[in-house]
Amino acid sequence: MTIKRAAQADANAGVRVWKRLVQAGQQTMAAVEADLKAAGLPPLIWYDALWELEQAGEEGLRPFELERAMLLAQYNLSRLLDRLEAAGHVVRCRCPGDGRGQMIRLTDTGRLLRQTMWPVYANAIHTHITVHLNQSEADQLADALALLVRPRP
Amino acid sequence: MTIKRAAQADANAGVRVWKRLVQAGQQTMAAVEADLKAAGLPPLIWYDALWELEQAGEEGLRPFELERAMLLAQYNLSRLLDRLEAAGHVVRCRCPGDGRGQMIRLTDTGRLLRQTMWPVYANAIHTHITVHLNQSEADQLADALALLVRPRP
DNA sequence: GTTAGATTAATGCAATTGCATCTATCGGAG
DNA sequence: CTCCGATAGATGCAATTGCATTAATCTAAC
Repeated sequence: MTIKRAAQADANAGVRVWKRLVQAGQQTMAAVEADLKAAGLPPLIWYDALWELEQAGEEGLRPFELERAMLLAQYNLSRLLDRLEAAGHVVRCRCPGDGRGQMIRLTDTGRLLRQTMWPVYANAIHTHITVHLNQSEADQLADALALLVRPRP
Repeated sequence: MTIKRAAQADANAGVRVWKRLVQAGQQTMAAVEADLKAAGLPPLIWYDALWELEQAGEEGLRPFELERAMLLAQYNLSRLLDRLEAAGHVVRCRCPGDGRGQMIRLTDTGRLLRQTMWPVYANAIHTHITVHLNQSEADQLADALALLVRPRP
């Protein structure tokens, strides 16, 4: 009985974490997206892609690499790249050594867009996350969330 | 300078929290949805709606109440109700006392669906959340996440 | 070097979401 | 009572996402 009660308490704690994780995640995500939109900027996912590409440097990245870095479905990334390319932020280049693939490279416009987005993005994170936590709360929360993040395979 | 460094450390901590919050949120959400789908069940949002309606009891709920409870856009809820109604899990009734509105009520089928979904849902929460945390980690995480959840207006 | 199977990326089509607008009703000011 | 702004909910249309499949190329076994 003691064991059963303990398991029950544990399950309840898990459910509480789940509910708040979902709620906090949705709310903050929505708030950050709203701030970007209010500033006339494209959605977060554009930023993520531009950021990964900027990190990758001159040669760019293969789509499947971006796909993994961004935890995005293949078809989904393919279409995100369509949009980024149409907007001139990215170019698809032939991939030397693999005729199936391509290299995705950031353009100057793309680099500029990322730089333009960052202050707004940073400010949004500040408003919707940072202000609500002191240093030790933030550290604890980050550590605790890390327990839930699946290790990369 | 000390002040500036402290603010910087704080900002970094906020960004770390943000990144992990998004990642943990997305990963666990996707995993839970995948478990439901693998069991041949409808998505989480259906569960949420059915649950709120079950809590509400016989009279049901006004759409705008559900909207607030679920943090869902109006048009979005309207269409979710279309689908739930089409599937027979919900009925839209005339609203006594307000000719603009309606009462949404759960049907027996709807109640049954929620009951069917719960074990799968609970198991998913267990697999993707509970197992990764001990009791005190779970409590701390839940408390820390609560700091980010906006108080209801 | 041929061929079977795996990997990379795109795409047609359906479902969902977002946006703007619309209709109907309500509630209070005059 | 009548009018006006506010509230409840639906809906047309565009953008995005999900699913299944496809085409092209690569790799390794024969």
